[in-house]
Amino acid sequence: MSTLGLKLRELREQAGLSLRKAAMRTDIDVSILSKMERGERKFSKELVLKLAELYKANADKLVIDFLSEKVLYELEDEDFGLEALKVAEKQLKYKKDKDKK
Amino acid sequence: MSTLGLKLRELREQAGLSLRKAAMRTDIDVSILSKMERGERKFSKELVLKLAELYKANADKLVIDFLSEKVLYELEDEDFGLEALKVAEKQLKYKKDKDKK
DNA sequence: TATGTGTTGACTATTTTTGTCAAAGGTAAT
DNA sequence: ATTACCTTTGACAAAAATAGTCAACACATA
Repeated sequence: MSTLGLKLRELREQAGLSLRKAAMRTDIDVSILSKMERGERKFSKELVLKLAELYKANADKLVIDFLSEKVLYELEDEDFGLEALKVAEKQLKYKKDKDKK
Repeated sequence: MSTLGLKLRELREQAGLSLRKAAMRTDIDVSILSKMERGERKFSKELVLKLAELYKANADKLVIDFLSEKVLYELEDEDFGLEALKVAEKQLKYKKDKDKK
């Protein structure tokens, strides 16, 4: 289910770190990290950033995944999720344009 | 700021209902409806549906606006909001496709 | 003055999220 | 079989976010 969790688990393994060690290094309880990697709990943005640094991975991409997952969570079981995303996108683009001035 | 709030306020006025009456008919406190219309508090989906019915308005469109606003709220101040939306969209499309089978 | 309008803020209750902890079960090595 | 790791689980408490209640205010108008 959780793409972000899977990715972060793979990155951790590639970095040769155990759950315990990764948890310690990022000041978080092991059990929580375990749950997060398996999608049982949501990541926080701060933790994603910490882990990205620890694993020397691309933080931006991970944050994008994090946000995307957050958004999808809000839309689960919604009939008009896709339409809502499109409206949101339009508004965000408009806002970005306006802010540029 | 709040498009949904503005829309619902306009719809209420077009329906010739006062805040108090609309609130009573939807079983909600007046103060909350007032705040919601002005974007000071978030709408709930249930309330949006109730109001749509009361105002005889297109519920689907209002729900889409509601969801879109919810999503944008999550992404405010995020540098990669737009990118996140695109990723979310892609995944949602994929999921929808898969569920079809 | 009396009635109807919308707004505000203080407060409580409830729900959700987050964090802590102890223990279980697995594997591997010695 | 005990030691030393690993990950997972669940129970619980703390904290934060959300939702709901209520009384009063300011304004307009009949």
